[in-house]
Amino acid sequence: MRPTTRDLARAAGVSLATVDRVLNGRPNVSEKAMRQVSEAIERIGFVRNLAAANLARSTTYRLRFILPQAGDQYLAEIMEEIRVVNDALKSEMVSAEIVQMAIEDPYLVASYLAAIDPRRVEGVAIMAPESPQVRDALKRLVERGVHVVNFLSGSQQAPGIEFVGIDNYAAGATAARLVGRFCRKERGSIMVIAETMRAQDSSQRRLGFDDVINRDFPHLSVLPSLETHSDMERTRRIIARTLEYNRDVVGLYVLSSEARAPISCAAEFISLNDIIVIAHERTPFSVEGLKSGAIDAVIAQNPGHAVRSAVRLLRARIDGRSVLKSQDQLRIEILLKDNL
Amino acid sequence: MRPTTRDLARAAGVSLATVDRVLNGRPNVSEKAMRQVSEAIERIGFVRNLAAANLARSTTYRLRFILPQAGDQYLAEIMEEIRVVNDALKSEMVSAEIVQMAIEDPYLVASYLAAIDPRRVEGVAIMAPESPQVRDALKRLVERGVHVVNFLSGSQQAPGIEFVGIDNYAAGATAARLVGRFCRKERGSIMVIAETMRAQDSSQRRLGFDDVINRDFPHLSVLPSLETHSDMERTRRIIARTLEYNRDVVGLYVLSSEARAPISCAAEFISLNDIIVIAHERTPFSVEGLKSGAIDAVIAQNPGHAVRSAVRLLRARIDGRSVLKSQDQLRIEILLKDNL
DNA sequence: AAAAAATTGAGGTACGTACCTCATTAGCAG
DNA sequence: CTGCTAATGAGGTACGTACCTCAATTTTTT
Repeated sequence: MRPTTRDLARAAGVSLATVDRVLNGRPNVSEKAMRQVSEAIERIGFVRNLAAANLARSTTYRLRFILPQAGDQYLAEIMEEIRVVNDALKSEMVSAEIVQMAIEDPYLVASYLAAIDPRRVEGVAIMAPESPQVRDALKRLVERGVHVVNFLSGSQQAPGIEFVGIDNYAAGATAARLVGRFCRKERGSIMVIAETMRAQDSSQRRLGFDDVINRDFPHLSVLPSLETHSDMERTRRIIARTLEYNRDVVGLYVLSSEARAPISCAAEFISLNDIIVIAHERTPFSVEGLKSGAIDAVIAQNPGHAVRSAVRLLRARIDGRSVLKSQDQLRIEILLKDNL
Repeated sequence: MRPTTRDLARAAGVSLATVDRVLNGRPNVSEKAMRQVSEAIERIGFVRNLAAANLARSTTYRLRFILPQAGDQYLAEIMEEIRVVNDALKSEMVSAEIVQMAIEDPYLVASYLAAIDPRRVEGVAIMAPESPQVRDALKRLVERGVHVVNFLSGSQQAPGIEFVGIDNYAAGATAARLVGRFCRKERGSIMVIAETMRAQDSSQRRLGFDDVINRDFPHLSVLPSLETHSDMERTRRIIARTLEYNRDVVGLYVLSSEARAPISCAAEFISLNDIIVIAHERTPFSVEGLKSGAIDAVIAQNPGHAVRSAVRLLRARIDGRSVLKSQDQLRIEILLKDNL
């Protein structure tokens, strides 16, 4: 059988109480006792039984996902995945609540974060653009003992706050490589559309996209980014104008995670089958586009993986464990019509 | 607080013993009691605390991965991932042992399976080609109460035995789509190399590959599959001969998971930068090839995901739980130099 | 109506760890 | 040496569920 704390105490030549003091970092333990226990742990290969430990201290993992209010299909997918995880992990004392708010308002978000009660919430996953207000509020939240991850957006490396998501520079570079290799025309320009370039993810993607096109596909040129601001009328207008002034458009790259509106608009003015179209995220719309040939490739970060990754990370932090970093490295997926 | 079995008993108006009988499917329970308990479960939202349950019945998850002896880098990656999982899940009573054997010998494998003691092993993940002997041995193993998954190979739908791995037909189709779209030449033929076409995964991939090329890229033609049988000399010889008789080769597709030998051989006779090269699985070799440009794309099934998926599946079966099917759907990953 | 069988309840112990109290001992300063 | 504090041990309870026994009750069969 596996060694228990009792076996460990015997092997270390100390009492159960001392083992407990060492294992849980309680005060009043001599150097010597500490050494004896650590040595015995190695020697007999003791591993704490997490289930029993959590049972004893009746740990709960009450997590909260803070998400935007606005959003189309991709946001819906994410929320669905959160609900699935919430159901599936009930028996392991995990609950994952969703809270939606006007995430673009830093003051609102910061005040919400300030009001979180550490006795009622152990972990927070937040999908918010970076801003000084939010950054500070998160820092204070961490200080109050709540674990936090930046979820698919925000800073990739804030101190004490982990990031779950893909490398957006690399995602843009991948999109560029696909455009370049798929494109059969010798010359031409590529239209780029985003919701707003103020979001870090979009600007990172654009950077990666430009770098690869300029370096490896110099015969192609990239047009200035068009910003839709989620406004259909505006979107239609700027696309029409861009196509009018650029007769040599051979590709379309949609930076944002919600591609439905911009691609639908573009389809009104140009035949998507004649140009290379690359979008982000798997949604009912993008899947349909891949199948029909309107979209040539989709760069995706799996929302299910992302959600589970965030939950795993927060759970590990709450347990004071470290995590398998490899598992939580989100992959940049490339979807074609054949590998849906 | 969360309702416990005690609360459930009170809510159902029965004793704790009866609740236990219902929850654990023990005999001697009246229809009525059963109904009362089920109804109360719904009403108060009772969810069994898995940690406590497993503690009480002192469940262990002793898993065994049965792998081939032969194999190059991909097999090494898989074994490394198994070791990582083994370490990481020690505290959750999971152990994952690796056993290697001459997996191509159905009689050997079958006799090994027959000798497995159900009291010492709860689950088995096996990476073996399908054969009547192995199929029967697995069936008997399941009957003896051991849970089994086919791991990255074998039948995709045997009764009572789950499959963890990608859809190989779709993987081949994806490879074909990439070759077709990457290829700038108007006409040409594609060389296909496998270790052996008797393995189901290879033949499935070939099928998918042919279907897409024939349907969507009729200007390309696919040469008959070359079989290396893991023999370097033979590999070199057949590649040389094929290239000699087919001056119009524009692409190379390596079906097997270990691409190092065939691609190295091919490089001796043709400049890989001039043709489209597609391989399977992420290995140090294939990553290097992507970076250098020798390989244009890699179709991969993430070994870490595969291992964890198999472990999750087996654990769930041992607990008598159902699993989130979406999570264990292995993705067909496409790797370019930018999204490694 | 009696006997047999099925159902139910009461009460206990166990799993491995956390955390508490209290008594005792060791070590050290004055 | 005394007094004080730090260190240690002994022993307990708790967490929520599983699983056991045995007696009491109800239902079914004869």
